[in-house]
Parts: sequence; C-alpha cells; structure tokens
Amino acid sequence: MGEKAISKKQYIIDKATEVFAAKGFRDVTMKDIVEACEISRGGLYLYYDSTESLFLDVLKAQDEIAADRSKNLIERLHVASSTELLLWFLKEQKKEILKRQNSLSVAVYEYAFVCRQDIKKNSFKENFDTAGKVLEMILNRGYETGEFECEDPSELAANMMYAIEGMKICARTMGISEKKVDKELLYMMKQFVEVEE
Amino acid sequence: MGEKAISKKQYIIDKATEVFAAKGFRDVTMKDIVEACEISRGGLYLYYDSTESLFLDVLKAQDEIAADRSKNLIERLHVASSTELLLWFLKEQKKEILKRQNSLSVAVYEYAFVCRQDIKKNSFKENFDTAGKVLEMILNRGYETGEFECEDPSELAANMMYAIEGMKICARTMGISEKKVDKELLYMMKQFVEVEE
Amino acid sequence: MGEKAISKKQYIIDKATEVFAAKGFRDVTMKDIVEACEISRGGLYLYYDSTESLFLDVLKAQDEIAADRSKNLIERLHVASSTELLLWFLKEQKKEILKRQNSLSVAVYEYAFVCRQDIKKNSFKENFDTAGKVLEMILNRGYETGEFECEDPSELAANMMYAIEGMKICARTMGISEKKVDKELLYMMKQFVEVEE
Amino acid sequence: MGEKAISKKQYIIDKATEVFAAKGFRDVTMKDIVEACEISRGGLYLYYDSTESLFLDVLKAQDEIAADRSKNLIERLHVASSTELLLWFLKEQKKEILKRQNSLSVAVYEYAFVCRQDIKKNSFKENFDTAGKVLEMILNRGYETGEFECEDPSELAANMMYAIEGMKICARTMGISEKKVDKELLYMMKQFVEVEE
DNA sequence: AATGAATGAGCCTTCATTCAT
DNA sequence: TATGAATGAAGGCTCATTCAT
Repeated sequence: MGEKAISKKQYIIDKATEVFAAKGFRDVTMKDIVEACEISRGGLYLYYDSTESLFLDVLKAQDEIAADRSKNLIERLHVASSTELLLWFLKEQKKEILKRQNSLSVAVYEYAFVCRQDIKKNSFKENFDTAGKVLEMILNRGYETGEFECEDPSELAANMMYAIEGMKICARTMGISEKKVDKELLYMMKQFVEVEE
Repeated sequence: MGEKAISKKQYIIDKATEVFAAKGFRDVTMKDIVEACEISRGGLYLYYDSTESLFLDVLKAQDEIAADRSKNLIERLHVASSTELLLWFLKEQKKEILKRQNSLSVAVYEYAFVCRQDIKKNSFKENFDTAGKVLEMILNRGYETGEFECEDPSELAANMMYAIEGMKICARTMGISEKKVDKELLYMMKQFVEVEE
Repeated sequence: MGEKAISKKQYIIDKATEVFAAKGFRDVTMKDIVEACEISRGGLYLYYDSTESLFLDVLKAQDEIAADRSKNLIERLHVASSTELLLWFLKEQKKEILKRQNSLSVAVYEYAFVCRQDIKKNSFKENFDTAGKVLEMILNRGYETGEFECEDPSELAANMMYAIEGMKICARTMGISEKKVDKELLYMMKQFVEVEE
Repeated sequence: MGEKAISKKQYIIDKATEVFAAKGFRDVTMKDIVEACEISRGGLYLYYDSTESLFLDVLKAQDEIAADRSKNLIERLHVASSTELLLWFLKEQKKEILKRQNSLSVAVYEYAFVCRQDIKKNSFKENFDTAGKVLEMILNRGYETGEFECEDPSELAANMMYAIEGMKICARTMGISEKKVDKELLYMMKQFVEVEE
C-alpha cells in the first residue's frame, strides 16, 4: 500500500469515526460511510469490506490517541501533585461519562456485544486496562507521597474503574445527572483523600 | 382477549425470552421468534407487531420476577442477619455478572441504546433502582444493628451498585474472571464489615 | 336460507354499502367489512366469500332503490309539467355529480375496471340505462306537449347522459366547481327549452 | 444522474407504460415492473421507490407526447379548414374512446381516485384542459370563418369534452359500440355544422 | 350458525456485495 | 485505483381464507 493509500485510509477512518460516534455500531451501513466520505461504494470496498473491519481500525486509532494521552500524563507524574493528577483524571472520566452525544462509547459497547471473543481481547480490554493502569499509577504515587491513605492502591483502582464504567453505562441506558456523578466521584475520593468541598 | 390468547401470549413471551437471551435485541427478527414459537408469521403478528413491542413484554415479565424476588428478600429482613442478607445479595449479583450466556442483559443494554427515552425511564431504570433500594435496605439495617460500619449507607449503596453494573458490562464486553469478581466484591465488603475469608 | 339469514344478509349489505361508499372498492378488505358489521371473520364467510360477491349484492340493492325512484317519477309523469320533471331530474344528477364523499360511484368505477365483462353487462349498464330511459321519457313527453323543442329526444337524452357521466368522472378525478356544473346543465337545457335564469 | 441512467430510466418508463396500460394502476406491483423490465428488485429501486412515483413519470412522458400532438395541430390551424380539423380531432377522440385494451386511461382513472389532490391538479387536469383548449380553438376559428354556427364556442367545447369523457368512461365500464360512438359524435356535430353523412 | 385464532402466499424494502467500465 | 449501477438474499408486513370449537 502506497503512501497515498495510507492517507486515504486515514481519511476514511476519520470520517467513519464521526459516523460511528453519531449512530453507534449497529446502525451504520456501508452506505453511511460512503456518503460521509463522499467516495464510491466500490472505492470503499478497496479499503474495507465490512463495517466491522473499518470499526476495528477506528478503534485502533482511538487506542493510539488514548495511549498518547496516558504518556502525557505519566510524564507529568513528577511535576504535579498526585491530588492534582487525580482531579484531572476524574474530570476526564466525568467528561466521558456525561458526553452522551457523539461519543464512540455506545458503538464500542454495541460492537463488543456482537464481535468475536478474540477480537475483544485484543482491541477492547486494552482501553479499559490502560485507564486503570494510569489511575493505579496516580494512586500508588499518592500513597508513596502520603497524600492518599489507602491500603491497596491496586484494588482501589479496580474498584474505582468498575464504578466509573458502571456510571458510563448507566448514563447511556437510563440517564444520570451531573450532580449524581459529582456526588459519586466525591464519595470515592473521600475514601482515601481529604477533600475540601 | 380471551384466556386462551393470554396463555398463547405468555407462551410467545417465554419463547421470545430465550431468543433475546441468546441473540440480544438487535439481531432478533420476527422470523426468529416465529421459528422459536413454531407458529406462522401472521400468527405472531396477531399478538405483536414488532420485536420491540414483544421485548417490552418480555421485560415486563422479567420485572415481575425481579419484584417477587425483592419481596421475598424484604420479608426475610427480620429473620436473618444483615450480613447473611448482604452475602445473599452479592451472591445473586455475582451470578448475574457471570451469567454470560442466556442472559437478557445484553438485550437490555442494546435496547436501551436505541429505544425512546421515555420507555427507558419506565421499564429500565426501575430494575436498577429496585436492586439499589434492596441493597440500601440491607445496609441501613446492618448500620442500625451495628453489624456494618458505614457513614452513609445510601451513598455506599449507590457506589456498590455502580461498581456491580461496571463489572456486569465488563463481563459482557471484555470478559472477567470469577476470581476478579470475588476479589472486587470482597474489597467492597471490607470497607464496612469484618470479613473472614 | 331462512328468513333470519336473509335479514342478516341485508344487515351486512347495509353496513358494507357504507364501507364501499367511504373507501371505494379496491381498498376494502374483508376485515373492513367484518369490523363494520361487528361480526366474526368466519361469520362473514358464511354469507360472502369475497368483497366482490358482496359488492355485487350491494349494487343489486342500489339498483332496486334506483328502480323504485324511476317508478315514482314515471307515476308523476302526468301530474307535473315536463319542465318541472326535467328540472327535478337534473337536480338529482347535479347532486350525484357533486356528492364526492360517501358516494358509491367511485367504488362502482373501480369495480367496473377490474370485473369480468359479463358481470358488467348485467349489473352495471342497467343503472346508466335506467337513468337514460327516464330522461328520454321526460324529453319525449315535453316534445309531445310542445314544451321542448328537440328533433330527436332519444339522441338528445343519450348526449345529455354522456355529458353528465363526463362531469361525474371529472368531479372525481380533477374536481369540478358547482358553478361549472350549473353552467353546463343550463347550456344543455337551452338547446331545447326556454330557460328563465 | 448520467446519460446512461437517463436512458435506463426511459427504458423503465417505456416498459412500465405497457404494464400500466395492461393492468391499470392499482394492480401493478413493483414485482410486475421488475419482471417487465427484466431487472432486479433492487435495481428498480435505484430509480423509483413506488409504483406511484413511476406512474407519475409515465404520465409526464404521456403529457409530452400529447403536447407535441397539440402543437402539430395548432400549426395546421391555418392550412386546413376548421371542418377538416374538427373531423381529425373527433377521429382522435373516437380512437381514444374505443381503444380499450392497452390504454393508460384506466390507470389514470384509478390513480386519480387514490392520489393526493394537489398532484391531480398538476398532472391530470392538464390533459383534459389541453384537449379542451384545442377543441375550443378549432371551434372559434370555424365560427370566425363562418364554417360553424354556434353561439358560444367556449361552452360548446366544454359540453363536447364532457360528453366525450362520458363516452370514454362508459366504454371502459360497460362497453360501447363503435356505432353508438359514431352516432353520438355525429349528433354533436350536427348542432353547429352541416354534415353530409 | 358463529367464532376468531391460525395459516402462508405475496408484496414491500433495504443493504452488503459484485463487476463492467 | 475508482466508479456506481446492478444483484438478490433477507426481513417486514398484510390479507384472503380455513378450521377446530
């Protein structure tokens, strides 16, 4: 594949990302993609032969973006206080929880429900684990510096990640108010850090 | 609608429940239902004119089952220790988290992603809230009897419910081991009750 | 068929007449009839096994009504002036031309387009011919009494009937104003009788 | 739409015209069209998404043909006698009245019964009015040249058009003999022009 | 006579996928 | 590479008609 083909592929991925964010995974047809990209049906098939294969590349691109973010955060680990980092992390999570429109998360959930198990392992778990590891790092450091008071940062991180994931799905299936999210995040923090409200 | 029609409807609901549990919501066609029920296409349309209307009745039937369970539990509130009840509750949740095949939960998630907002409110939130209230009741009682040591049973219940929901969705999207579930449930309990492992 | 059955049949015909008048012929289903009659599907089939056979009986009933009307008119032939009778006749026709809602005429047209040729002959032409004969009678008598000035009452009657039929179909396909109908009817009359406007 | 698509569309219109002429409007299904065109179901939907939209294009094509004919006639207005033109006009009408098979007129009637009022106005009335105007032109000119003896060419034209329309519908609903048509047309002419039989 | 649940043929419509250009 | 017309399988839905009760 030449350079040109690569940039064309990237173009398709970018456009498709918007489509999946707007419509989820199941409702997206090849026609939707074709129209969003303003290319021909046959043209799309030169690069992707199903919405699934395209979505996998969309996910991969998202993974890279997420990985970049983590790297940025990790670099900041030593120039900011753990509390600052934690607040930043939770703020990001809150944003993701409440960002109901134009978020890929519904597409991701939908895809996870139908896709082959082995693919889930590769492309999916990673995202969740990466965030978990970042949180764990923050907690560990806070524990070391004495900012946080927790017995087992690893288990705490897991617990928090599950609760955050729970809020995310609740937001998308039954709605959740910003106030409730704040309350819950605050509750979690109080378990291991002094919070001035 | 006569008695016969009601039992036929119940028959369809039962068969459909299996289908939805096996295939989720989006993949189920009227044809699937027809075949599962071994009736004619037109015959099904006498009772339901879409998979959605049928699914709503399936949910309603599930709600009733869940309501019965809660009632049973509440009746036991005063004959069992709070710790016993809590263990029972978490065992049930664990079962639901790990029951990956033949569970309606994926169908419910999928449906929640596409359905009209007002229906979510009615038929969906309820399920989550009911479980939350049961847990809150148990925690409250444990707090009163001194079995549990928690400051705010209500917020604790919310936190636990979100984490449980998070595990549920993780189990369905990326897999989760029984060991991990046990670990997480144990972690949650340790926060407010002495546990002998 | 017993007396009871006859009256039941008449009941069905009456209800069906309303349905055909409201929906034309093609759009009427056995279900429509069943609902209008508030009887069971099977019950209807005891009497009629298609909308066509039912419609034929509806037409027959209409024919009888029309025949009665003609008889009444013919009896009046000698007690009213021809001009009076002509005016009455045209007034009736005008009513029929403009009565766009709840008229059987669309159903009749629709049926005529699809039905077997031999049936048309029997049940259909009659209606048109009966009206033509009545008009001819009136014209003849007016000619005899010197009220009308026409060379060939028979041909005049045919001409008028065609023009009236033309207005009827135009009213149903493209609309026609009452003013236009009046103008046209007046034009026809002026050809053979003095009209004071 | 490229040139190719236009000619394909024209091809479909041509085949569909035959189908509508043979079966009327209501009985025609997308399947009928597909089979007549020998294309795939999906292929037809590329061009038309209902028998109605297709029929409207069929009508449009017919309108153009009719418009061409009128233009030809009008050009002949000054090179032929009005009597000649009138005879030509009536001959055309007679042809249309008696052409019972493979005529679109039944489809047009049927369509008019079910279509939205505003469409009738546009595509339907026109046909009738165009013919009426042509007739009026002929009559007017015959009046001016002294060939015809009529007081009000406009009203005469209207009267004749209604009678012709009446014959057309009678031909399709109850049958009409050629002899009768001739007799009626002759009768109409005699009212304003000397006819040698 | 009467009921109404049940059947299945038949039409409508969409969409992934192919292929000649 | 790129196009977009064409295909046909698959699912949705309706309705005349039957039949056990």
